[in-house]
Amino acid sequence: MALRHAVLAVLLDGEYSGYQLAKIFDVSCSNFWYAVPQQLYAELTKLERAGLIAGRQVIQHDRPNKRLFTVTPAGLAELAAFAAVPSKPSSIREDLLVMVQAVDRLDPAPVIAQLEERAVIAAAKVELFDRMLRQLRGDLTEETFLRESDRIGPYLTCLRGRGFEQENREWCERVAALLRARAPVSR
Amino acid sequence: MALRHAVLAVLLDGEYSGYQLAKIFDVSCSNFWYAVPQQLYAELTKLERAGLIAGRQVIQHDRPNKRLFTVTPAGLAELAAFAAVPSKPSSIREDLLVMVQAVDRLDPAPVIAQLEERAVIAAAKVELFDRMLRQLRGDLTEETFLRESDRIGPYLTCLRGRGFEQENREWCERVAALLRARAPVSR
DNA sequence: GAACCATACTCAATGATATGACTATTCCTG
DNA sequence: CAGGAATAGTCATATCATTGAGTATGGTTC
Repeated sequence: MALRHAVLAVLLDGEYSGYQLAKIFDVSCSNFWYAVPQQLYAELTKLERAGLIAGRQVIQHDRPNKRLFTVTPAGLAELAAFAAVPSKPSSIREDLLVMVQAVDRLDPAPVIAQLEERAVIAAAKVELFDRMLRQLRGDLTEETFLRESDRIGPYLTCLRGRGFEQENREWCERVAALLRARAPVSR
Repeated sequence: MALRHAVLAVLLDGEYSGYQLAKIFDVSCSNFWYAVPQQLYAELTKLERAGLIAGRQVIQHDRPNKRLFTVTPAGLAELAAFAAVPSKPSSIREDLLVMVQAVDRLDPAPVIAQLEERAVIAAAKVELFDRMLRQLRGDLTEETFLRESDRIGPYLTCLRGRGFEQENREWCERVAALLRARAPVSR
């Protein structure tokens, strides 16, 4: 019952179709959750049946029709109930970390390659998050925005995503350099 | 096929029983994976059937007998193959972030409470990881240890876990303070 | 000596997530 | 006008993860 609340939380920002949600969950909002389209369509169906969101058909002539969804009062209540019960912390679950754990007993070359690649990906995500943050706060300073705006949730989760990726990048770079220095490999 | 490799990676450090593994995966090694005992016992059974680990019975008189497992050459090869194929990055998946995303439309009080509680938990984990790191490197400096030891994998993943929890803690504290300042609540 | 805790492990059921293969429509490009 | 990309969505399945309830033994504590 977790994707459920993530979908509700995103739909607070406006009406979206399953397809639009899929894009949000794929690229931008990986700052707090990730899901593939199939999961989202299935979840939207369930949420609508439960009365937590309401969909309306939009007829389009230049492309296939779509259904836009909004959170109902019952949906908001569900979110409030969700926020009221203490949540359990979730830890990191990353294949790359498993590889590093075992790296002393393996050929380090492919692990180093993956670390370096991951550092680049993380750096790109940091930049993406920076752009999103700038866009969200407009021409206000961060301090002013966070004090005065009435929609800071997405900004705050984006900050967390940025911190995570920054930390990730630094670690990947450090570990890659270290492993390279220990066992010099070609390429 | 991910817990599978996490188990193999941990078993590189020595012989463990399912029960010991359960403790490792529960407390300390949350730096790169987490699993409950039932998952581990099931995975150990599968790994043994696949010939990737070998178990041996240990008869005990002061407590129930146990089975200790070690990685076989086939298991090491499996790990090497795992490390050779590029892995996909995994993102954060955290209920607390979902709550923060929605916080503008909810009563902030329970969210603030959870953020503050989480900051304390994260701080405790940072300290735990610091103790683990000190224990792993003995009386060497970090630099020397990382240059010269022949078992740095656990240290490196522990560093990542520490970074994650430190970042987590700072973010929780900042967001909690911010939300408190915006909507002063009792308690 | 009853209750409880730590060790050591198992079974069953459900729910969540991931993967792959599909159907349609329209626009744009070559 | 053929092919591909973007939009919009569906179906089926397999694996993974979570939850809850059990079994059994021995040691410790009140």
